[in-house]
Parts: sequence; C-alpha cells; structure tokens
Amino acid sequence: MVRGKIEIKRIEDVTSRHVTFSKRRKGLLKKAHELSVLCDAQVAAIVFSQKGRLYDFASSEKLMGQDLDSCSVEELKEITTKIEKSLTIVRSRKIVAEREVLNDKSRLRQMVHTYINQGHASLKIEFVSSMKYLENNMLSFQFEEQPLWIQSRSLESEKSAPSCSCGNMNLSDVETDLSIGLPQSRV
Amino acid sequence: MVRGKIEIKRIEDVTSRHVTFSKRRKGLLKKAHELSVLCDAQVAAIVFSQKGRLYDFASSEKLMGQDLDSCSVEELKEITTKIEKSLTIVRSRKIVAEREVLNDKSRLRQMVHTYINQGHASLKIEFVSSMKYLENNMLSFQFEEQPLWIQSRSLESEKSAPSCSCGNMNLSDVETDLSIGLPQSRV
DNA sequence: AACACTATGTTTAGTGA
DNA sequence: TTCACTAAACATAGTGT
Repeated sequence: MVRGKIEIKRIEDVTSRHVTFSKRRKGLLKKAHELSVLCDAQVAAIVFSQKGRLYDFASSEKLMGQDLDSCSVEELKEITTKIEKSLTIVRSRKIVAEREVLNDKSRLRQMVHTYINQGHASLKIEFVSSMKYLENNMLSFQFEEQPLWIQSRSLESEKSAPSCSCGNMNLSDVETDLSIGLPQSRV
Repeated sequence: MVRGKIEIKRIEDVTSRHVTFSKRRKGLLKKAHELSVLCDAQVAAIVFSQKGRLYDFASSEKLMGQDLDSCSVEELKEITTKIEKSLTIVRSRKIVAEREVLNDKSRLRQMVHTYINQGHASLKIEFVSSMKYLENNMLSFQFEEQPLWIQSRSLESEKSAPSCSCGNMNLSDVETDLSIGLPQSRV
C-alpha cells in the first residue's frame, strides 16, 4: 500500500488516534516554542486529551528560573518590560475565555428556545433542567471539585511563592477569584 | 549559499522576523486545527504579535454556526456534551492564567527583595514605585482602556446573542467580571 | 509590503519489532 | 503498549518579483 496523504477528519481507530495525538501534540508544542523564540512573541498552546489531561506551552514561562540575584538594573528593567507583556497575555486570555463563554451562552439560549418551541413534552423538563445546570455552572463559575492534576499544580505554584511583605500588604494573603455571573450572585 | 537548518533563537532582522512570524503563525494555527479534528481533542492556540494583535484558534468554536433549528434530541445531547467540554477548557484557561499570575507575583517579590537588599539608593525609590504599579495592576486587574480590536470583537459577540429570558433570569443582563485581588479591594 | 517559488529541513502515518 | 524506522507529505527560509 501507499503512504498517501491523510484526510483531516476524526481518526476512528482508538490506537491510531492516541498515537497521532501524542505525536502531533508534541509537534504543536514544539512549534509554539519555536515561534515564541524566533519571533519574540507571546505564544500559548493548550491541549486537552479526551481524558481531560492538560498539555500546555506558554512563552512567558521562559522567564522562570532566571537568577535574579545577579541582575543588573538594566536587566531588571528588561524583566519589567517582559512582565508587562505577560500581563497583556493574561488579560487577553480573559478576553478569549469571555468570548467563548458568551458564545456558549448564546448557543444555550438558542437551544433552550428551539427546544421549547418544538414541544417534545416528555423530554422537555429533563433537558431544560440539564440546560439550567449548565447555565448555572457558567454563571456562577464555581470550582467545587477539581481534578487532582489541577490541585497539585496549584499547590506547586503556592509553594514556590515565598512569603514576603511589601509595604503594608502581605502578598501571601492575596485571594484569587474569578467570577462570571449576575451582580447579586456574588457574596 | 546553502539553505541550511536554522538555529532556534530570536531573529534579529525585523523584516525576516515579521515574515517568519506570519508563516509560522499560520502553520501553528493549522496544526492546532488538525490536531483538534484528527484526535477529537480540545485545542487552543493563542499568539500575540509584538504590537499586541491577537491570533487564536479554539477548537470549541467548531460548534459555532450550527443550525440548531434542525437538531434532533440526540444531536442536542451531543451538543450538551460538547458544551461541557468547552466549559472544561474555559476553566482550565483560568487555571493556566492564574498560575501565570502567581509566577509573576513570585518573581516580582523576588525582584523587589533582591533590589532592596542590593541597596542602589539612587534608583531604589523609582524602581520600587514602578514595581508597586505593576503589583497593583496585577492585583486589581482593571481594564480601564481596551485596544479597539477587543472592543469590536466584544460588540460582535453581544450582537450575535439575541435577548431571551429563561426562567426568571434575563440572560442579557449578565455581568461578566474577573477580579484577582485582596478581598477588600473589591467593591 | 505581499505574494510566488523551491530547495531543504521537519513532521508524521504507517509499519514492524 | 511503546518504542524505532522511514517514505512521503508537509512546512518554511531564503530568494525573486
């Protein structure tokens, strides 16, 4: 047989799909890295396996592990610039995520609307309530339970941040919180 | 001359860098798309040019533009599953972004600490105040001014979401808000 | 600047161990 | 399963227009 070109559509064979996922995921993250270095650009690539495992690359982590003790003033200023850039990417991720949530909400609205109009009475209540569940999830955006890999990663980040007070603020007391919802839903 | 292999380091020539950025960016987004289709995985790739322009791919947007009026119950359930997946990616982007902010904060702390210990008195005040500015930016995470492209994209999303009340909640009134900061800094 | 070309390097689908 | 291999497909650096 001939090793021909492949069509870009879902690979049905489970083994092939896993192998291809592994190879192409590696390729994608490598390309993301190369682009960020060659062109000095902020690049992030995020991949989820079907099991929910996260593989990602984010260019601003280049910054990690630098030996700050030996920094000159010029180097510190350069790092300041880089941090400003990384703020930009964090903010923009918020924009991208928000856009996605808006699109999701729009789709949910359409679905609920369409479904109700079609009047499949027997399934209606069940479906609408599952829609409500999803809506609530998106609106209150709570994280009751997290997969283990998220917990461990968060813990790692926490541990690598030594306690240090700056001015009259103890930075370890910072509470990080993301809420997307109706104003009255926040406590 | 020989068209040899290139070294992965910043391209100094501005024109070459821009051309390479354009070519490789296109390649990366194509690869991201192919991976998401071939392996049925959630994939997102986010690229910023040095001017702050955003280029991105997110696999869940496949969903967009589907004709929901002709959906069967089975299709609706499938879409529900897809929406649940897209929720996962949105949540995980939050995790990635938070991790990045934590790393940034850790670096800032180290920098301020190191700098103060070195005692360059003449520049100290200036530098520390600029660090404070950055800290505040990260802590309060406000969006006073947005580039035009962000505003126009947000408007597009808003327009494509028709008003529809579901239960006792008018979904168009949803207020989206992200805050990372001290509890008392929130209003 | 933005495209077209193409030699060369890189990625990967399929195979076999 | 997970590796290594390799032909073929693909991406792209340098070039020309």
